[in-house]
Amino acid sequence: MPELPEVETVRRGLAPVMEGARITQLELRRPDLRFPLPDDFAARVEGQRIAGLGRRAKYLLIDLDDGATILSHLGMSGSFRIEQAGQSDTPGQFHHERSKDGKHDHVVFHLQRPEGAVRILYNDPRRFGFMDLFERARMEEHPSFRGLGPEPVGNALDAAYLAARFKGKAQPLKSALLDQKMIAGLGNIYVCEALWRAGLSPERSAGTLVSEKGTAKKPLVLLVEAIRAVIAEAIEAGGSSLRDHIRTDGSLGYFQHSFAVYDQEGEACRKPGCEGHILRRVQAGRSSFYCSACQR
DNA sequence: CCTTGAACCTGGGCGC
DNA sequence: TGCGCCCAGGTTCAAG
Repeated sequence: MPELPEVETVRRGLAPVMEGARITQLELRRPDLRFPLPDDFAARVEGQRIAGLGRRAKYLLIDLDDGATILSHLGMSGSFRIEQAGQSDTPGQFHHERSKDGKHDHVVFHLQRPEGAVRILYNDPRRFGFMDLFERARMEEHPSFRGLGPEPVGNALDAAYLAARFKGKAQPLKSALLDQKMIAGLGNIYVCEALWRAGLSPERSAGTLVSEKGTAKKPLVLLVEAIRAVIAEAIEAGGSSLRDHIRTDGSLGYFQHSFAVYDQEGEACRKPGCEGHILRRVQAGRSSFYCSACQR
């Protein structure tokens, strides 16, 4: 499910509720997510105050007062939702009884805020997501972050950086951009969209965008622009809601209405003046959507 | 080094 | 209504 814009949308949804709240209980209903949760997870978290919420690439980071951080990766189908204690019920009681919770609500954060109790439920049907706990000061040592590339929005990503990484590479652009060590946070949707915007075929080899001298050719400059723009626009739109991604309040993102190519097989290419149609081709086990007429 | 394919897991959609 | 197949936003690991 979630690429960087969806995770950022989740972070923004959770932050107003979680920041400053105290974790009164951590309910681990199903500790066998993609990786087992730490044995002492609940013990180390309960009683702590949440200092703030962050994000790195596709990882949500929940900073606790004692210097530890909870890491959460949503895999393909993970989502969080917020439940305030029901106003119409007895104060402090939740409108939804536990029996009405979904069978894929695997982890529940019970929070105490000045206004009352709140529950944050982590739902993940496929269980490709996972959580972990680490010392914030040693974040770079965590396996999830070691070797991770720069964020696509921000100053770290520019054409010179990608030129250095792409030089001499025969690897297709599609898989190069999906590589989290190259750029962190892109996934199948936004790679397809960025390549369409830049007019580049997903099958073109990355090295062809770099000159002999190792400088970025024009298409690479356009590609960097396209990546930054598509990610920024998607964040602005609250991410893309296809199957699973919902915002923390249950509402949908709407960037999927802006897809030019992703999941648009057979549609006419939306580039002005282009006569092509959108194709789907499996590349490295993933669907690439692109227009063979204007993406070269 | 490289690339591809399978694996992890559940559910939705479609054709029959 | 049901079955079987294909597909899915991610990541890792084995095999060629």
